[in-house]
Amino acid sequence: MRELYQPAEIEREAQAFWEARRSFRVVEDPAKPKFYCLSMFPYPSGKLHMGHVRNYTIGDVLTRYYRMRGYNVLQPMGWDAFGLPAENAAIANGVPPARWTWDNIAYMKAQLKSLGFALDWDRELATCRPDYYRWNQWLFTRLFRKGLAYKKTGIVNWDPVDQTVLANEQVIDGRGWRTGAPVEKREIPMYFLRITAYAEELLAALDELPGWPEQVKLMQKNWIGRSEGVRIGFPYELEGERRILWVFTTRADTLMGATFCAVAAEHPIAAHAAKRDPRIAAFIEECRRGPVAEAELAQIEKKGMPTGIFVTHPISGEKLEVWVGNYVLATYGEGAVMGVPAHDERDYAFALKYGLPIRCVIRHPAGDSVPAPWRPEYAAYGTCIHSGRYDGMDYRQAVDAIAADLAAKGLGEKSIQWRLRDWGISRQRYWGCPIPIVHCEACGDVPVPDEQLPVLLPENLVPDGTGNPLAKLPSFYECKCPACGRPARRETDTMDTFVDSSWYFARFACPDAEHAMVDERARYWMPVDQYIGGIEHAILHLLYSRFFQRVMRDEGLIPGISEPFTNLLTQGMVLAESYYLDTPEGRREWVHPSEVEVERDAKGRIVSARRRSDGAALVYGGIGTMSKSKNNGVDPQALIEKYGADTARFFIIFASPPTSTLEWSDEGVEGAYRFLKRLWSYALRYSTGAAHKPGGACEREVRREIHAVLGQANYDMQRHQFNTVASACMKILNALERLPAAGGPVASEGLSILLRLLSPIAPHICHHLWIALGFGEDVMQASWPEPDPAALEQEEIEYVLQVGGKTRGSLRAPRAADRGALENLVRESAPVKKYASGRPIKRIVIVPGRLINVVV
RNA sequence: GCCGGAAUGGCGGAACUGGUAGACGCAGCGGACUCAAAAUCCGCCGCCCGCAAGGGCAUGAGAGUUCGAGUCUCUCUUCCGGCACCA
Repeated sequence: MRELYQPAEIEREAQAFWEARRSFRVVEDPAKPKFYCLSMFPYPSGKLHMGHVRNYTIGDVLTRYYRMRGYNVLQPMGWDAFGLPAENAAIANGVPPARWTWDNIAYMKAQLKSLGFALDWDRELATCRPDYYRWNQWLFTRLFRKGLAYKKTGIVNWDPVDQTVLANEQVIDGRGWRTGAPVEKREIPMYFLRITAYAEELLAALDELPGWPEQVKLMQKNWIGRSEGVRIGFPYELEGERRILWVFTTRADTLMGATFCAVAAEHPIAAHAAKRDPRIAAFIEECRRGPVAEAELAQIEKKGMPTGIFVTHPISGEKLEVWVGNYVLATYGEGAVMGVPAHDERDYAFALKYGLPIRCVIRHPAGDSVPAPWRPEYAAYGTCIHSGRYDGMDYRQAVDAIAADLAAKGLGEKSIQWRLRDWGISRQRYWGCPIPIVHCEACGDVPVPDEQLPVLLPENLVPDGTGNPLAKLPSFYECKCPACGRPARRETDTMDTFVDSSWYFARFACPDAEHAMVDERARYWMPVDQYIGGIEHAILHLLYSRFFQRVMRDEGLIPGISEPFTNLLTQGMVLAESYYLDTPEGRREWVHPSEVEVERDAKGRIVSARRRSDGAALVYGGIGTMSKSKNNGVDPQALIEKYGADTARFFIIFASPPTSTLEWSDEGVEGAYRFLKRLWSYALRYSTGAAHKPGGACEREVRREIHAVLGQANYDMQRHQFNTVASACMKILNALERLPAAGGPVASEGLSILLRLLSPIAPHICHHLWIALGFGEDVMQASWPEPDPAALEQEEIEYVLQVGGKTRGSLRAPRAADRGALENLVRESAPVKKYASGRPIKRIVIVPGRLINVVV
């Protein structure tokens, strides 16, 4: 063994060992239980960021742990390679997205390899390769024929200067990010996947996912958003014709309090009104300039305009005016609502603003009237009042009665409404999977037949920010109709990249399958046993994947498997501190934390921060996600080069539990490095029998402690609290260092436990020491350590002694002491005599093996 | 705005089913080694009062349940994630 811990060298050796043995390649093996461990694949943005390193380290800890437990473990890696950043880079640098993407993949792959992850690289895939995306196209044509994919119009952001569709991200304060022009909404034809056909199943199956975090299931449940209510028709006449305005409400019991109706700007009634009244046309135009994103829509000022069109209340026969409201969602329900100001907060504000009548029809906890300002009680369930024949009914009775009365008139019925909308997958972009449709004047939309798949994406184009280059390339869009053979036009939209990532997990089982999307190997590996990724994917990606798994199931590709991910771990984000100084021009100049010298007071509190180079005083910018704009990113590459992969991995695991945010700390990294160096020098002393610093503890005590720590660590491993497993490794080393000598059976056993426990977290150093100390030839082949119950036995137990709930000392008692014996010991103990001091003892609470509380 | 989380020393965090709050580490302070520095090693380290012995306070704020609450219930505050075209 070398004197010094030299991570670069031992990591290179360990990785060469694994490479030579092909240690991480797996094949189906019916003899072993399988474990499919998957981390969300990265977008090849350039280089790895700390979030990636954290994600893949967590996955690798689990992978190596399950391997040592005897499972046949698959851990693959691939690339979510289509997407917007490649087009942005192309616009900026004039390089085709394909070239940029492949360069990034090569660089990031080398980085992943340097971190020593136990990945089966034989299964690598990239979604931008035709042999992958052809199956997007194949599945799309199946869904299209089944009616699960269909065409309708959708709303997009339109930049009128660049004549291009913008992503929500590219709209900043209502303006195009490149042109600064006010963004407009535009309705264009798009393809949708009918995810709502699976809404009921996607909701119900959440209850059968015990391995998912409750919070994620709850978010999905609310997102799918099943509402039971009543669909109500308000008749009206337009151009001499009787029509019906349909609305959906969960509060049909308040129908008698409806004093107006409101429709979205996109609703047909609004269009009719606009024809007669230029002010309404102007208002609709104003709404059209408003935001597309729901988050912004929900925060704009609620505005409306009367249309002059009146509908008839289906029960009272009263005339109610229809308003156009900028707050009515065109995409939910019928795109129209009834306005009940007395019992709905938004309607209340709207009625106050425009002087509409407010009619209280529910007796709520605060009374029989609804004086301003609004109070939450007004929306509470209660008894109907001022509601004619419904007076005195409660919520359920009123809804039943009103639904029945409406049904009798043909003006309503109970109905279920979903918040979930069908998934619009058309993107007017170049760097994505072409949608396999041909538009023929005679035959309509014709799906591309299997034998003509894949529709290849030309890879040499450079977008310029003004629309989709595919739409400017006749050699791409000019084609023949597959049905009639006449000249036709190929669809130039590409698919949402979420399509690519909705089934990649299944393709990893059989990445080389040439004649099918997935083959029988998927039945061995699926479902994924453990999926790991960021909480930011809690809804969209995970819901789309659950949808696709069901679609693949129903296509007969993976029969009987409905859920793609049995267990889900949502990892927290990686944060870092930031510092800036105000420049004379009034800008903020962000200084990288590594350039900052922090001054502290005697207690270690931060007093001030200065730039190391020139001593300039800096302002603390708070802690937040690592970003270019705040200049606070930590480059994984620099970290690996300075300390090695094991230190990086150990720090990331140690600093925080996987599901919490992780705050980056350079000093913490030093601490992790220090631990590995300490382990190295202990192993060196052990192997050479060198003089050891005198320790105070007896061997039996040290052994007991090591096995107790191991028992807890194994529990923590199971519940994925890896930070305390890392702590346990430190505790074991601390215990070993207290031994009187570096050799001996306790040291030997302790080291063998420590190296196995640490090996999933810091695999290289453990690999090296396992061999160097003669424990075996490959620590990954060793069995997982279990505590020896005999080591844990104790003659006496130390009880915590409380008097009146306050800790007042402790009490040693024989392990076998029964309740009576303990009570007698307690009554005679010094703390009880002192603190109970004559007061009668009411009760003695005994928690076996832990604590005794004397109640006085 | 709506949905979902989180809050514990100077800092990251620990405390598994309610049972000694602060494990482990970082920073800080004191010391050893050194010509010196780095590295390493030893000791101290929640806050307040006290020379000490000891006592009191303390898990974002406020209430409640309990012999006992960081943990359970309610209200509030602040911060974070998502909101359908970033991935």
